[in-house]
Amino acid sequence: MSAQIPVASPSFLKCSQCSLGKLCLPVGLDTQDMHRLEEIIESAAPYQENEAVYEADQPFKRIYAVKSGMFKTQVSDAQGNEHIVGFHLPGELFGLDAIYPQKYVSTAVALGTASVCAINYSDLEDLSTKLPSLQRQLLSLMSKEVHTSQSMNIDQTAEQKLAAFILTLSSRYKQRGYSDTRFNLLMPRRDIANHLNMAPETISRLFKRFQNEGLIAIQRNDLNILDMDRLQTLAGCSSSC
Amino acid sequence: MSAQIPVASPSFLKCSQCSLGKLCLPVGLDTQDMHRLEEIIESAAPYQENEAVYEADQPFKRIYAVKSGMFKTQVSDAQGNEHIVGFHLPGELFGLDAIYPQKYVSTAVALGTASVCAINYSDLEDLSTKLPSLQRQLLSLMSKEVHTSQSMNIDQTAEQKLAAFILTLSSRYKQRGYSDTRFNLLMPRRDIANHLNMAPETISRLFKRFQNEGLIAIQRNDLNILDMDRLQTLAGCSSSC
DNA sequence: ACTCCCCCTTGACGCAAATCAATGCAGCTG
DNA sequence: CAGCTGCATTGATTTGCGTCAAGGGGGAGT
Repeated sequence: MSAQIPVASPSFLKCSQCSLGKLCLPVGLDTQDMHRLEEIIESAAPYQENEAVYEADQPFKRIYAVKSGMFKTQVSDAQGNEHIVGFHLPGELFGLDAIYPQKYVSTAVALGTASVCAINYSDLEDLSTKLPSLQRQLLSLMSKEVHTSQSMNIDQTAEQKLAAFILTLSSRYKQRGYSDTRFNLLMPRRDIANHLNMAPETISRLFKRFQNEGLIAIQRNDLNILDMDRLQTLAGCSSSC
Repeated sequence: MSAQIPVASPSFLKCSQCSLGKLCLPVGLDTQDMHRLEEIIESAAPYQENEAVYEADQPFKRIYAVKSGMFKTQVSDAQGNEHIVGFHLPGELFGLDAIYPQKYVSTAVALGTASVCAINYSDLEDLSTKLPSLQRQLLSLMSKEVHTSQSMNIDQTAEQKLAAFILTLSSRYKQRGYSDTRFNLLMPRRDIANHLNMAPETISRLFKRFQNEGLIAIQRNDLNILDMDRLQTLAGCSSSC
């Protein structure tokens, strides 16, 4: 009855047994190539809430794929303000922005218990020259990342931004086989606000308004989308259609 | 105004003779490998002001490197509003955001007379598996693009955004061997405003204020940076230090 | 040189959302 | 279970910047 939180592929699972393979790095690889990818993937113990995978300015060694739970990546500006760049669901990669500067530019933190596959980037580069499909998928995922960031930049009202945020989460949950109409917001309001460049008070007021207008039902972190169509209209469809 | 099919130009400048090689795709390639890259680069006649290189929704075939002049890329949202995603200087690539969706998501337009190297992406993928240095540089440039897009998302005042914009241009001109303290703004105020999600009036007022405070001198499009340090302080150094 | 047009500038005003401030509420801990 | 702590909500107020409106140039064409 309560909303589902995406849960694990257990940490011992290889790519070939992982349900996320159709979203993640192995897309397009045959069984044999997938085994070669598995060989360079490092398993890791799950992270606890607020535990960091890496921190800004540390030397870049690995990129990460979310195996279970959720992570956020945040940068801090010159005045020391933190900005949350993104939230990362199972099957999504993070750490890609560290390739160019060769050091992490963000800090990656677990929202609740969560786990990753860690991939040595140098090994991944080498393997990518041998497996064209892997290279293609890597470039494709980076391109997607560019596009995602760019679409965050378009000028929207607070209302549009929050509606689009909800819809983005919805569609990403759906891709992963979870309900696209009911899910838990794993991050606090403050983090949503920060990510969308808004005040937490505004988030609160908008959630209430959406609820009053029958678009959603929300209590605490349990979000229920009641009218997807109107929500999409409201969002200007910028993120999910 | 419609997309132009590149035509062979007699004055085609090869990568090995191009002064932009140290910024562009050939970074890290030896002479022999650079020649292999040259083989897949298509030459094109210069574009005229406001002429489009490609338009949104066209099928993705090529990525582009700016050879001379400047281009802007713009997307249009669900309400039909145009948003300028970026300005592209010589040695910079554009069209990378089309890799994932396999169609262009933006329209690329020349600001004044400008020219490109067009690179068939499928050929580039193939060549990248054979030339590890090329693969590395391609991934590195995509990573840089991710970072650039992300840093546009941090919450800043209009003042900070404009200061950061000026400094970004300054540092990119410097990298290319031009003055970092005096250069022409090749785009109209309206385009700067659009790119930064501001009203043109605000741009105008801020330029005036920066001038009154002795940070810059500007008349028409001729911009002179008088106090780089204070400008960086103002910008929160988010884009250039 | 005159005029048209486009862009830029300048000023007045209004609004969306930030900020400030206070209260409510849930989960811990002892 | 009482008290503490941190997050969320709600209301009052402020403000940065967008919008509206009205002038100024500068360049292109006649």
